[in-house]
Amino acid sequence: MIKNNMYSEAKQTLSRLVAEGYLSAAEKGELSKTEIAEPAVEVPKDSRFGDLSSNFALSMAKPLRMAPRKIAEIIVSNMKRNALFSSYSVDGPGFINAFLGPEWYASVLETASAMSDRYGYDDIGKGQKVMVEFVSANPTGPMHLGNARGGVLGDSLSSVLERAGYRVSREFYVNDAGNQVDLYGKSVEARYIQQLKGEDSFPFPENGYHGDDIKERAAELIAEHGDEYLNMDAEKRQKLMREYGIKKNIELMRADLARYKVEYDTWFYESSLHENGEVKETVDILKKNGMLYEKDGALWFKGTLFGMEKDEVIVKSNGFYTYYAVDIAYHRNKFLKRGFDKVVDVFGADHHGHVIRFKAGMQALGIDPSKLDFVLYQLVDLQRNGESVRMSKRTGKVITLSNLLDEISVDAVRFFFNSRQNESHLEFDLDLAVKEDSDNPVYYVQYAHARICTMLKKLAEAGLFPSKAEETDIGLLSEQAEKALIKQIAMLPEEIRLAARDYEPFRLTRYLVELATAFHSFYTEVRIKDAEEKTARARLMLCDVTRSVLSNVLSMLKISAPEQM
RNA sequence: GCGCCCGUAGCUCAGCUGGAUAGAGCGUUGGACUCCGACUCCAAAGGCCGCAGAUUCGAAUUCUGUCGGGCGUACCA
Repeated sequence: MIKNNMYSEAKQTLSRLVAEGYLSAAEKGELSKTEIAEPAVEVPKDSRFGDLSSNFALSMAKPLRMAPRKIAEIIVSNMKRNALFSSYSVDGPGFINAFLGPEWYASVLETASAMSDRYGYDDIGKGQKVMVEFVSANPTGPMHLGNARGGVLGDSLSSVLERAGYRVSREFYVNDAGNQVDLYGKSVEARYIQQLKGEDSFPFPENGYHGDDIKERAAELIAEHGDEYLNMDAEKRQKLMREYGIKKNIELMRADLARYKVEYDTWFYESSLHENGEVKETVDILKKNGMLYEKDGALWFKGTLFGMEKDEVIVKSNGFYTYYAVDIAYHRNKFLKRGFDKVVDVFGADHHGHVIRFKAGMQALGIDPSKLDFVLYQLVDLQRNGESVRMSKRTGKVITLSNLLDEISVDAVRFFFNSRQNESHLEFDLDLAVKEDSDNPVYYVQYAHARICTMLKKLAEAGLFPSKAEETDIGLLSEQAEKALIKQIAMLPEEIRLAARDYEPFRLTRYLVELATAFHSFYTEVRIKDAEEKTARARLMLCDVTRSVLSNVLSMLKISAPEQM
């Protein structure tokens, strides 16, 4: 057990003290005896009501048939003192509130300082193997803005899960087989011939891909091979073009993602599932399990058995597998062939239909569907000149990832795409993003870090250094702004725990802003240089711990922590 | 039609398993640098939490209905 979650510890302690206070009062006959649940403890919104609060007395009003405030007063008078808390009080309708004491503040700073970059780690993952699959864009063209959000989200989520004690593998699933890929090959072929023999020489496939990138691929092929494919057998030519284009696109995607600091452990190819027979193997098992039946010449999956609205085709009447069949085989591979304990699929919300379908597939194979989780994020609403820009990959109207990075920094993109709840629509105002000024909170957070760095440096030149955590007299840090900053530092482990539990890495960008705010307030209200030396050094130590936490979380999110700006 | 997601301040969004006077940023208004970085801070104004019921001592939060927006509902992926 990694012990660095001081808030959690204080909450548990208070919960225990309240329960014991009740039992003691019940023993003495001051309150009637009854079964009790573990008292809930939370951090009140308004710090005037203390640092921690329990609504236990309110919830006991009914069973005890007594005014909640009265119950609270009796419990508090029976509660033992504890070193973590300086005092208890009863407020409002009957909340039991506790104020954190010097010992708690000291332990926060000592822990954060001693653990340094490891501060905030948790072990709720217990070393389980978890795969996070994200982006998985079709390799039929460049990635767009939606992929950027998915990329940042999946990557940040992976980092959060690592901090929470999981062994994480990042995976990109490459759809390099099937209809869309064939169509892509034909599109390149058409452009190739058109570029050599004129626009009207060859019909462009219906529903083909119109993006400029297709023309670029064709031009590359001409540059390298001239017209040598012109008289080739069409099927063979399409295969060549397809393979060339897909390979090239994957290289481009890999490079684009790398610019965003997204690196994968595995690029998993759909085609490999066909080649090694796993798709057939999976379908055979489904058949053997009695999950399939024949109708209209196709093979159907009994999805309705698992809560799906209707059954789905697994093998088409032309003998080809549907994507659904391949998806089931792929997820079977994740669990059974590679032994992941947990799999998280990060999808755009337009894929939400996959949730029940994939889970149904797992159930039909006898795999516990609760091991498969989904993170759905709403697509990005791109705004330009105050209007939504509609995008379509097939018509070639896209803002690509690399376009985006040409305009704004990686730091801003990573921060921005990770600053909204997954299922909220994310409005991306291009005009605002392009401005690249301090409207973006990433600069606010980075400024806090830079400010501390230069201050530490400047004061060190004047011979003033931070005191060591264990030598710091915490009593010297008693200003409101100082306590608020320490409390914010103490929140990190809890934020990481919740971000991992709920798959919400955006919590950490929000946390960074709150921490920076607490620091900036502290900086404005509390002087260091002019203070008495021991106090000054204690305050510097607090600054140094703040710097360390800022840099720690920024690096976890792969956002730079500049020492000066 | 059916299913999923979202409706909170002028705008963009928080609000944890129900709790105290619903918060933040931007914007607006007014203040704060002879000072360790003003890319900062402090304060004010601004809300029938889409609407209507229900449960509860207590609802932005749970349930039902309803209106508005997005998405899905192919032998496409």
